Amino acid sequence: MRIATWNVNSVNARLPTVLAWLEAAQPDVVCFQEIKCVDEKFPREPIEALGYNIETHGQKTYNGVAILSKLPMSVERRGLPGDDTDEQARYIEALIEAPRPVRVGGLYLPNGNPIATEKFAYKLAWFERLRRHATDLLTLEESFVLCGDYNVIPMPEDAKNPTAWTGDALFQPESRAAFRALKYLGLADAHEIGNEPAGTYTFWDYQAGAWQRDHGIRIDFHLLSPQAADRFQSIETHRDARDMEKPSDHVPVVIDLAD
DNA sequence: ATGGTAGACCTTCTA
Repeated sequence: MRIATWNVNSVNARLPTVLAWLEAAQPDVVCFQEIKCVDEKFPREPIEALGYNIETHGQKTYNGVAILSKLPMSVERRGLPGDDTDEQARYIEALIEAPRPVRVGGLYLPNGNPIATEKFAYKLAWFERLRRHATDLLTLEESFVLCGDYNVIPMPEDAKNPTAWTGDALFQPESRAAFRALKYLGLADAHEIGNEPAGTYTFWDYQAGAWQRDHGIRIDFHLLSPQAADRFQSIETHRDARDMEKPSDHVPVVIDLAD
């Protein structure tokens, strides 16, 4: 089963690019982040025409996540548990139906900038809610994948110029500690078990020629439960997508699990 | 010293 994550930065602005990539990469399951539209504005027809079932958790203007699947799926939740007052659409989870099913959670973790504001507190609180939810999922002892835009630079080697990020929410010690607390519940980062080389980035800012200078960071991950890690086969980071027409500032990351 | 770009949408916010 091929499972992709991609922060598309508006699915409607990116539609031709998204369709071209789906046709070329042929993922079975795709988690989109920052679809930036309400459910009714999601471009269902052209994506369904490629053979995908679609589940969305949209929001006007900002955020918004979706799961596409060529296999049958059932939505388990829209929104992350732990705060009923949270109105931001950043999490969707589905069970992918297959002889060996996989639970897939697609997430768009808050950016958290600027760090001296409530936005950073929201980021850390969201991280803690995700950690608690992952703790609950682990008790099921099943294959699951939590993938998406984690908005965290885990280690200095995950940035071309780590010192450029010292004042940024993505590289704060608290953000990195929150990511470790999640991962060290017993999850595997596909980037690590797939032995991807240092310098495998997933995001380059639109500004200041970041792409041309390879001023990138790795912030889009697949975290795997032990049962999913046992099925892990390979990982590909689709760097070429950053050179497409009207690119997203993120590129897709794709993993293969044994069926 | 604090730019530079992109998207939604209406003027500024978010990233």
